[in-house]
Amino acid sequence: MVNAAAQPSEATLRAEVYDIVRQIPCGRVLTYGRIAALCGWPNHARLVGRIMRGAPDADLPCHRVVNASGRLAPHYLEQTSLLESEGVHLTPSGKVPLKEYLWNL
DNA sequence: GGGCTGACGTGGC
DNA sequence: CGCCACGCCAGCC
Repeated sequence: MVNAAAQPSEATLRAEVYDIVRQIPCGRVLTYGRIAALCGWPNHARLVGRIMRGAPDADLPCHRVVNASGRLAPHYLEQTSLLESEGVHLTPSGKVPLKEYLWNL
């Protein structure tokens, strides 16, 4: 289901965002902007980030979501080790080389 | 309604 | 590659 609501909001996007994030393969990553676009709402990367902030990393690989520069999320210190543990090697500056790991649909 | 915030994106330097 | 200014927009006072 895509774009069921007429107006973007954390509530209307959450389910779809979760759905997409759950499908990111191990060893791959997606960006906030790409996820927003896949939901049918460009320019709403920030809203996706907002959703991820309160997301349960329990059954949701939110560590596979980074920004368009490959930068990791602040305040989510486990992200680095989680990525490394599934084969995503970061650059010396701590960023994900999107050229190699971005999940192309 | 108004102003500020921020797990963002893009372009410029 | 890094830093910065701008544009963006829902959420929260």
